[in-house]
Amino acid sequence: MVTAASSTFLAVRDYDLGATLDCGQAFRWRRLPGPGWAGVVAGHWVRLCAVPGGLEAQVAEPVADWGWLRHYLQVDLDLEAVLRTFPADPPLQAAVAACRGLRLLRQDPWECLASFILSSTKQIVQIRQIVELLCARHGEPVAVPPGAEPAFAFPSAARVAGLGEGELRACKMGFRAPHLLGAARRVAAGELDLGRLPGLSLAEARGRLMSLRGVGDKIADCVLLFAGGFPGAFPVDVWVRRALRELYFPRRRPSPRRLREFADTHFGPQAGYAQQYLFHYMRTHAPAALP
DNA sequence: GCCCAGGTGAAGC
DNA sequence: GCTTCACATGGG
Repeated sequence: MVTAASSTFLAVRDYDLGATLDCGQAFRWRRLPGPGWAGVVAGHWVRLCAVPGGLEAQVAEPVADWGWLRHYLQVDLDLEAVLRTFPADPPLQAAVAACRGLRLLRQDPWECLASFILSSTKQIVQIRQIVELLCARHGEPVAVPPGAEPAFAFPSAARVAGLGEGELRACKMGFRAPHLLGAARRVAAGELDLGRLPGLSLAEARGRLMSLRGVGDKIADCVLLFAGGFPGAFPVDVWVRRALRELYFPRRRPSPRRLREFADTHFGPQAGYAQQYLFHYMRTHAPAALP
């Protein structure tokens, strides 16, 4: 007999909660005035706090099974084993040293796809604003504890598919509105089954996502890395491009193709993890401090 | 005002 | 193949 509870302790080593929730892979976590973070995972309002030896999690309504949260947070992943697969080059080792405990989450594929469709040429703060607006206006309310701010689930593909482009543009997403609408329709109609992506090869899965208008290789790789369980997916955005150029190709002008080839061959089987360390390192450390 | 932002797709060499 | 540009919108 399993007892339902509204809080639990997740034992885990090497988990930098702040870096993980705030490194630009997910957009719905908010730092609370007190300790911890609040967000919505799988339809549950969740509060997370870093505590000695692990994480403390709280939900609004008791649950008997915490598997969904363990999976999302990837607390059972052996981070040391991942880091051991990295090449021993100085730039990457510097990034790892600076960002120890940074983890990749395992997000819901639709939320991840939709969020990154909305991310193109937007700063992370603005992506958060757009996503929050979309959720507040079109997501289902979820239960929150007394005193907490209202919270909403991420609107389903079917829900978004039923909206008009004007309603989406009203969420400040600009030219991305038709891209999101098109993706929602394809997913809601079952033409693109995001749940089946993990069964495909990386190239096949990438191709399926890139058949959506507004989804190129960068956004496709974000979805595959952050939600699809493809550790070899390697999103190349402005920050990572800058990192690769400055750290690995100083005073040269590698073509996009050359950069892509380097990204896909240099970093090993967990290249996507390496990418996130480089990304976070570039964003949180002044360029002058780079090795 | 100007430049840039976790890009993409089309058009031009 | 590579470079340039439009596409909305807001922050610095």
